[in-house]
Amino acid sequence: MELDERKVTILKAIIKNYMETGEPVGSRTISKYVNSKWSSATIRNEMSDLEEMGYIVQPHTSAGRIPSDKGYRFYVDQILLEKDNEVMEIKEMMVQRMGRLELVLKHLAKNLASNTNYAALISGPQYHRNKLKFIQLSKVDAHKLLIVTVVEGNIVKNTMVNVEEEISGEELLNLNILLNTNLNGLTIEEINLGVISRLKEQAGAHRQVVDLVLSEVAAAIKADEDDLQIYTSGATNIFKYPELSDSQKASELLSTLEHTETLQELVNGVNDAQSETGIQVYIGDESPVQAMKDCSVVTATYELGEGLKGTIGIIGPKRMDYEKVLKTLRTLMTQLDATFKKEER
Amino acid sequence: MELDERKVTILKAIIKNYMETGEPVGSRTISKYVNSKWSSATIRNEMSDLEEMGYIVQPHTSAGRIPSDKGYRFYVDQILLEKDNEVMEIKEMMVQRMGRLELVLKHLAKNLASNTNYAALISGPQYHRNKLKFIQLSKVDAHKLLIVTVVEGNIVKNTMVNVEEEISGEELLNLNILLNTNLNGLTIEEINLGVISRLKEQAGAHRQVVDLVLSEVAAAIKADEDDLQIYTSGATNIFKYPELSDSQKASELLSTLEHTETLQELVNGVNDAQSETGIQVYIGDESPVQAMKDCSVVTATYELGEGLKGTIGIIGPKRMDYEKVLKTLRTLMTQLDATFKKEER
DNA sequence: ATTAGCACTCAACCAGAATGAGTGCTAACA
DNA sequence: TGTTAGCACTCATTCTGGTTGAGTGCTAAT
Repeated sequence: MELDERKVTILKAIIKNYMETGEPVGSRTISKYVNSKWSSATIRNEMSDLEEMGYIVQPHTSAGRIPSDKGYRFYVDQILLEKDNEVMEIKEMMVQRMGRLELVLKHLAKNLASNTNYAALISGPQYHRNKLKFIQLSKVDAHKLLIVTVVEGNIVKNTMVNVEEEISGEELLNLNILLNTNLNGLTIEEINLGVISRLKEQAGAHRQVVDLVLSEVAAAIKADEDDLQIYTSGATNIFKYPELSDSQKASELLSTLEHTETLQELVNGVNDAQSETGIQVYIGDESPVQAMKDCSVVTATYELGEGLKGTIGIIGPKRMDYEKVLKTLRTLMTQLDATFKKEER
Repeated sequence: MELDERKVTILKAIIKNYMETGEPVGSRTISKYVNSKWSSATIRNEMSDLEEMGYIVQPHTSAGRIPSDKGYRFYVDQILLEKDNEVMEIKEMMVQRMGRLELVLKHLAKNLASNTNYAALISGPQYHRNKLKFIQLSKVDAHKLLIVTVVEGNIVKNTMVNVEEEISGEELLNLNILLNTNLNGLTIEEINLGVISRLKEQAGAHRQVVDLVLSEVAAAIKADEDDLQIYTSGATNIFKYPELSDSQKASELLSTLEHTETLQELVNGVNDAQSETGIQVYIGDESPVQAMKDCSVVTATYELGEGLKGTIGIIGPKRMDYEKVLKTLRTLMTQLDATFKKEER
């Protein structure tokens, strides 16, 4: 059997209608929906075919039909083909420059969630190469040293350490010069024993301080790698969709959204399966995370330049408004790109 | 009427039993529960009295009784009096030194939630006086300047700015000295026009840079004040308590836990109403946040020295295990104090 | 003062009937 | 031959009324 034009029209009508109501849709409804060109009986015949082909299913014998995962997949693929580049007007979603990246991401997640009415997820950039760009030691107290580390991508990390011996301003200046001339441009892996012993040699009296600084820098970068920042927002939006909000499912889904490790898996999964557009749609079981098998997940990858990548995700019911979500994500990606490219100059 | 000893025994039995089961408890149950010293009929009479006095209520005519808010209040006050300082053994809750405060707090919230099976909330320290302790400008790129600001309490903030003109190392050194000698020890409010114009005068050619730096510093501190860090964890634990987990209530409560502004109100409310022990119990309507009127909220205030205070909160059903929660919080506070006192040295 | 006994209440549960949305099939029609 | 009207059938949902059982309040006996 083949998907002729009428079947496609009917399938689309079913999906559209189901997206609006969330209820199984019957033949009469569709007959009215589509300019009443065909009677309900005709529609019934076509629906029977569509069911046989696996695009729609019946929750029980005497109910209407709802789209199957295959049906949604067809629908989404159609949208993806259309590629309308019309830029959507997003309410208040302008990506403004606001201090720390962390805040931008939080803010963004919030806006995404409230714009779409689904749950939103944003992961911060993932570093892989972590080249040191700059180190600065400063004396804050008599016995407190502040270590500021800047790695490629202009990510800044601070660490505060206590030192036994007091260090004079001049000594500190020398240490700073020493550290920067020796370490700049190296990745964390490249700072091996050879480099370290050479450094210590030159440090003279303050080799313990050098030791301390190096281990703290390594620890700070490592800690950041382990604890990938992931922000979620609008998780409670799922209560707006009855098919997800019974206690059992809601609890499971919300737990998953609280559980950073699982989300990290999701993000990793996304990174493995790159599409050329950077946007990926997972319907039901296609999702890399088991707990989301009753949802759809749409993800986009954004780039901060220098190979730093992060992931944005929208999690909603299978009957989510794919068109809107896809448009929103595309627009957002463009804006992010523009912002960060400008930023970098 | 007076609360004689028998009434107290029965009231406690009712509350204990209800805390375990979550079901209304009847006279026969209590009669068996309390060494069968009294028959169910006697219990019934006493219960009738207790109801009249407002300690317990009947959800409907032919059901058992459940504690009223007043009943819980009585029970909690009893526990608070007992003041057992027995240190509880908390699984894996050792407050280890782990890099950034942010991570410690997240980690702590997670542990609290999984230890108690309620929702946990931790707010980071709140600054009020924000005295500048230290400013450091560093050149990262030809046109990129990194501003590191340390305020009292050793809180570090970073800001990256783009500058038009290139600045030499020597000039930067001078600027650093200039900024530090003029600004250290001042609060953000004390940096007024007078100070600024004096600074600019001395800055000479680079007065634009000074301008930029000042406004960025102010913005960074302000941003941090606005966006108080609050971490929640275990929000989905509320699904473990049927009386909270119907769609309606769960949705409302979870939304509230997602909504930082409301949580901030909660934290502020707590700070206003300090008890001497630093621990506060809100039962039902007593809570400063309307959405939590079906829950109980237990809060504790911790201190990081220098007057920096944060709040820890546990949110659970009214029938939460107050004894356990109170013990846990007391222990945690002790540990936190110990850790941070040691830290500071 | 305590308790046994009894009548009464009421949520929860269950079974059966009515309802109605929706289907599949068949026969008639253009 | 494709389309449609009609009809019997299915089945989730809703409503009804009856039953059960936990629990109470009252009264009378101890």
